[in-house]
Amino acid sequence: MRNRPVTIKDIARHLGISYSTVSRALSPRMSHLVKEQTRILVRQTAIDMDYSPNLMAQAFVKGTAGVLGLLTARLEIEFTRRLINHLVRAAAEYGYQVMIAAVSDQTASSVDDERVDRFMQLKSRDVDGILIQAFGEGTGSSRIVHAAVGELPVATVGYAGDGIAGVSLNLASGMQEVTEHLIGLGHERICFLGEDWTGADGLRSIGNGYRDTMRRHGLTSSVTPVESARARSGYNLGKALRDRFTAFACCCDYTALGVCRGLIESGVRVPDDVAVTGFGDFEVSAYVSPSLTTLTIPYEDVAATAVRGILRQLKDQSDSGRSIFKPRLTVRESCGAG
Amino acid sequence: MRNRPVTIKDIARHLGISYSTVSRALSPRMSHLVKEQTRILVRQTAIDMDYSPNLMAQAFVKGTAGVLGLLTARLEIEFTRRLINHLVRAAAEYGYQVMIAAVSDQTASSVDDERVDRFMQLKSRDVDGILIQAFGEGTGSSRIVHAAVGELPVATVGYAGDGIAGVSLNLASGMQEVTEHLIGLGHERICFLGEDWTGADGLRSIGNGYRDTMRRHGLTSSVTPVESARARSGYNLGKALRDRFTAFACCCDYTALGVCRGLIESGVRVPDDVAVTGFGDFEVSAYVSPSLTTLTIPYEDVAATAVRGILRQLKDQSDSGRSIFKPRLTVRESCGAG
DNA sequence: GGCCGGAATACACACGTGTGCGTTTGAAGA
DNA sequence: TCTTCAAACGCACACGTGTGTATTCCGGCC
Repeated sequence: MRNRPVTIKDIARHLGISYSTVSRALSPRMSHLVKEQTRILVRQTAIDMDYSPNLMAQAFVKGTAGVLGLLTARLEIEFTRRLINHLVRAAAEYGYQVMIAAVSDQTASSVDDERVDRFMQLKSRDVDGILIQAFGEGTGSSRIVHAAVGELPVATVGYAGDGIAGVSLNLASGMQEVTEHLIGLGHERICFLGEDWTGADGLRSIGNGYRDTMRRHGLTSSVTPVESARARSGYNLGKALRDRFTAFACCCDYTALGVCRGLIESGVRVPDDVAVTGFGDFEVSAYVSPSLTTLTIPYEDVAATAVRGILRQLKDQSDSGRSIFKPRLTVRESCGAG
Repeated sequence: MRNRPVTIKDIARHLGISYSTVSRALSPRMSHLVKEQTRILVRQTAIDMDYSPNLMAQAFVKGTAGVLGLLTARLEIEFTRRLINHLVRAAAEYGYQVMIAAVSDQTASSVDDERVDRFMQLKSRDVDGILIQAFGEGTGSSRIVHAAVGELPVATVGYAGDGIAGVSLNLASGMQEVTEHLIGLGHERICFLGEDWTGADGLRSIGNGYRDTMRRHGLTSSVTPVESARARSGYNLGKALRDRFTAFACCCDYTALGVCRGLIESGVRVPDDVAVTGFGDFEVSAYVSPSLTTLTIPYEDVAATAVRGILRQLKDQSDSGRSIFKPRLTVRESCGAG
């Protein structure tokens, strides 16, 4: 039923030449060793015979597959999905495909083990490099990252590593900007709602970006952790905390929208009574009512930089260092200043 | 720098036995041919020597890779991303990884060619099967689907094929339900806002689900195409069409949210003056204000069914047929009935 | 002790491609 | 004509694994 695909041997037999000549004629790097006339003949015959190279065999013999692995735990949060979009496109530009390995979205050390397993899966598949998307060290990313370094080109996105190549977001500086903005609007009882994602490369953590700013203005901090950066978490917390704060700075746009909803259902007006800010600038954030004040992330640059980092490591073994991107404050209605 | 990985030959040499014995000892299917004592010894040694099988070589010799390809054009719309999440998880349950091949999100025939290219890329990589996510025939999905059938197990998600295996959403019945609901609330000037995605397996198209229902109630239809199912499209159209309709039935939640925003900025109240409904039930749709009346899609079932469809084809060559899922109407505030 | 049989293992080849190295070819120069 | 040299090509091996077939081993039986 599934007929055998044509190989270079078929072409060689058909032309009465050796298959190594065919191989060279078709290979860009080796084709100069073949007479131009033969090269043209071989290539034309390849087309005529509907030959397509067995990339699996090429990958096998070359030890490289043209595939980047993406290791992620947070497949259901918008940030990750958005990143995937741009990672796939960035990789495609350089002729690479992206293979996704997802670990379940649980905390604690079970994830750590699972992550290592998946990493092994990717590694033994001769993935050329691995993109690791991870925020908190708490989720156990550090072990896997350190296991990977030295074995494979690795680029992390968001992870705070000791000199590990990748892309970091300066979360603290973003959160500082948000906090300053809220304080500038006269708020004093400001709640930070989110996980305290670690900073990168000695950068302060997102929570410290908030805490330091509060302290500098002589205000008391209040950090409320969320179990997961989803709308539902925000919704519940918005209801529960409605009277205690005049502003909520959230770690995720969806959480922020949930908070808004929770507040509104409790009879609190946003932004008239309480201000809310998010993080990520997702597609809908500009179109909801009130539109969301948030931190905009340069997703496309982040993704492209991470991919290029891996490719550079592949090419000249050089460490590509860390690039740091700064989220940009986008002021809209939900903070009361729009 | 990157030290050579351990192979079964290393194990064989280390134990002084032939590597075929090692191969069999480690293979679940062949291990009964090897003495239990040897098997245990080999396996323990494999662990001790930190052996991990070269999946690429296995894939090469077996002609199967444990990888499913996902071909999609709409990487930036929420529906696709959500599907990816569940497809990856469903595939992982059966030990498969998912490789993404994205084609750019343009219409017309250039996409068609690109799609074929990407398909070839996946095919020559010995992907075991291909998931094709596509809605409209207009985007040129049909050519690629037909090129694929017979060569590889294929499951389409959303595509209307002639007996091609896969998963369909009964878009028309969903849209009919929405339209009936709006008519039941007293609306007569209802606008359908979206692409007219084709129905599956002789099912009516989503547009016809709307048109037929309108006709049955003696109302005149009005279909306004959107260039892309994004919030921005809805926003512009909401502003432009604010006076002409009392209800907008949209093809996508984000489009619907954009419409709401456009209307509100024009001084139109939702749902008091105008009703709006969406499609997809995305994460935020329950938490925005007004919360969105929409059609809920069983993403998880859809993904799992598509994956199982491919695996069944792989196993016994049998066509797995089409499964049809029906979106479920979720009534919230934006239609005025919440 | 020789024979038989089955279990356990070794040998050898295959998969499709890349590539080092030796061989052929052809032409130019002495 | 012979040498030289480079270009062009073929041979053979390698990559790591699976698997059909041959071989060895070992115990039991006549």
